[in-house]
Amino acid sequence: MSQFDTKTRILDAGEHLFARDGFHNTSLRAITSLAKVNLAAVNYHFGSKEALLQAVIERRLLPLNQLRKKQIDAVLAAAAATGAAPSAKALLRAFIEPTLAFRSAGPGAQDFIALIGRSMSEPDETVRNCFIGLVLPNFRLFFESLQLALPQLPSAVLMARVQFTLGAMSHVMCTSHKPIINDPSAPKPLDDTTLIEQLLQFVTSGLEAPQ
Amino acid sequence: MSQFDTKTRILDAGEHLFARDGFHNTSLRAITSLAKVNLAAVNYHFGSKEALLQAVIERRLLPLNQLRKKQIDAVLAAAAATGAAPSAKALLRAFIEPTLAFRSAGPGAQDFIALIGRSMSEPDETVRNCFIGLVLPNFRLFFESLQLALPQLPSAVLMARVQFTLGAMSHVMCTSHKPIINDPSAPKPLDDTTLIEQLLQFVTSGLEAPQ
DNA sequence: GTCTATAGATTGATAGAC
DNA sequence: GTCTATCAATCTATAGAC
Repeated sequence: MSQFDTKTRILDAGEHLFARDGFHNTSLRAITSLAKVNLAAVNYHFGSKEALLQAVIERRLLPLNQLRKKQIDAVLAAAAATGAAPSAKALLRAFIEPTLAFRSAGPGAQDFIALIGRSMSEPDETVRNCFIGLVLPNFRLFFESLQLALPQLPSAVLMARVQFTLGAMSHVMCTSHKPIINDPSAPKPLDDTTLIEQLLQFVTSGLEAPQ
Repeated sequence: MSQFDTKTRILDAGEHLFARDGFHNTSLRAITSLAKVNLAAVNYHFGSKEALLQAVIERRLLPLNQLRKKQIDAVLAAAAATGAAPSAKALLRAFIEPTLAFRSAGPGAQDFIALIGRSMSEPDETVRNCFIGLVLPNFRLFFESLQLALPQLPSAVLMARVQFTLGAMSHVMCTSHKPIINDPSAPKPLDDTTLIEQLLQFVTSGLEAPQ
């Protein structure tokens, strides 16, 4: 029953509307109306609008982070077993694939991915911190692992290239099957699986580029 | 005198606050107070808050688009003169460099670049269209030129890779000298010139990657 | 836990004097 | 063109009945 209780319905509605309209452009009234619950229910169950956003993000990001960590650890362990350095592409896959593949988990998941894709460039600091605080440990592990894979790159250069990677990734996350620049003369977009492989190929080549 | 008149002061203040806090999180009162003009002046000179945003974007984006078009045309003309295809890197430079180098034009320009960098993933459609409508012709020219440079890529693949490029670019634009993920243990960021060269190297390698 | 009712603040926009 | 004053709508949050 939990998927039909008040708290979950609020989380689902918040996820959808925050993703579609942005945090500041979404009112509690719109959320409670979509969730078919009373206006006061948000403050009763979550305390405030901002705490609701935090709950929306945590619900899915905590498991996602665990999965990413597990996959990165697996790549590191496999490399350590052979004594070789981990491959950059395997690390990129461990970081990127769980995130983007998660979109297929359903329409709510798709909303969520768009929401956190946009959180990276969110102007409001309190909103951005809701997301960054949860991702930072994961990101540190990812960056340190990449240093093992690409030891020849100065760390400032590697960091810049990782930021380019995050940018490409978050841009894809924001666009749920529709390109940001929606030109009628544009070619038909790739399916999600192909898109992920293309992204991996793109950022691997970029990260491994000569200086 | 025009740089101290009411209209310009409103444009400057709007540019700064829209970039820093986002459109929906910026009030007309905040703008007129920063600009030291009367509250009613915005509606008198621009008609509405949204029309002000449009004016803020147009003021700098129209010249920037002209510059980008000129540089892309120059690359195409040079290639046509030798009978060879244009190089992907030269086209990328023509599209990216004017935008990012424009940050050095001053603090207002820096705000502006962050503002349009975020416009790509702006949730609100009316806000996003303020920006996309102005960029689309420029983008079409860019994409069609790249098809000449990389004729072996299916256009859907090229479009995906160009979207990755836009993502990396807009991410850099959003972060004015401070990385989105601001980790105290992170290396010191690169200076702007080096950053642009690194971005060009990254996206060129990504675009030219084998399939 | 859920509801109504409302407080208290802020918003974009405008009317009308000067 | 600039100002004051204000309208009407919206917002988050809460108090208190049930």
